[in-house]
Amino acid sequence: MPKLRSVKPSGKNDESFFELVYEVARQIPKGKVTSYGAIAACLGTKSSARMVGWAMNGAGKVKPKVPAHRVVNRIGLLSGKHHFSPPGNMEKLLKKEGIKVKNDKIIDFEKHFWDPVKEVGF
DNA sequence: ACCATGACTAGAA
DNA sequence: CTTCTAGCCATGG
Repeated sequence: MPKLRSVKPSGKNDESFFELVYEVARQIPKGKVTSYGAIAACLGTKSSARMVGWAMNGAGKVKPKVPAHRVVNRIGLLSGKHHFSPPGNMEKLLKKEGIKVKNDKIIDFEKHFWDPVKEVGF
């Protein structure tokens, strides 16, 4: 099992794949959401949506904090809600930002979708 | 270098 | 419709 001790791979490199993910994730405007695959594509590794999700594993441990609650899977399902401190906080935050969530799923996902490739364009 | 893991995704059965 | 398979690639042991 991973140690979850630090987000950085070895502590030597300040920059890593995670950092890139966090950087993009922090660009997500309030009230907007995106998918793992979109972020992955933004970084160039469009096929590594898993890495993005995994990177989010330390989203709450990095500084500044990363709005991981705005990152969901491609169908707008809150697949990572169980990784939040209290499960359900994710949904709560999204609702707080004006995003409607029903049964762990974002309503009008496409309407709130924010494309990092288009906006950031790494 | 190899194997296991993971908050994904697309396509097949 | 649901369930499974396999590709994906970075990180840690």
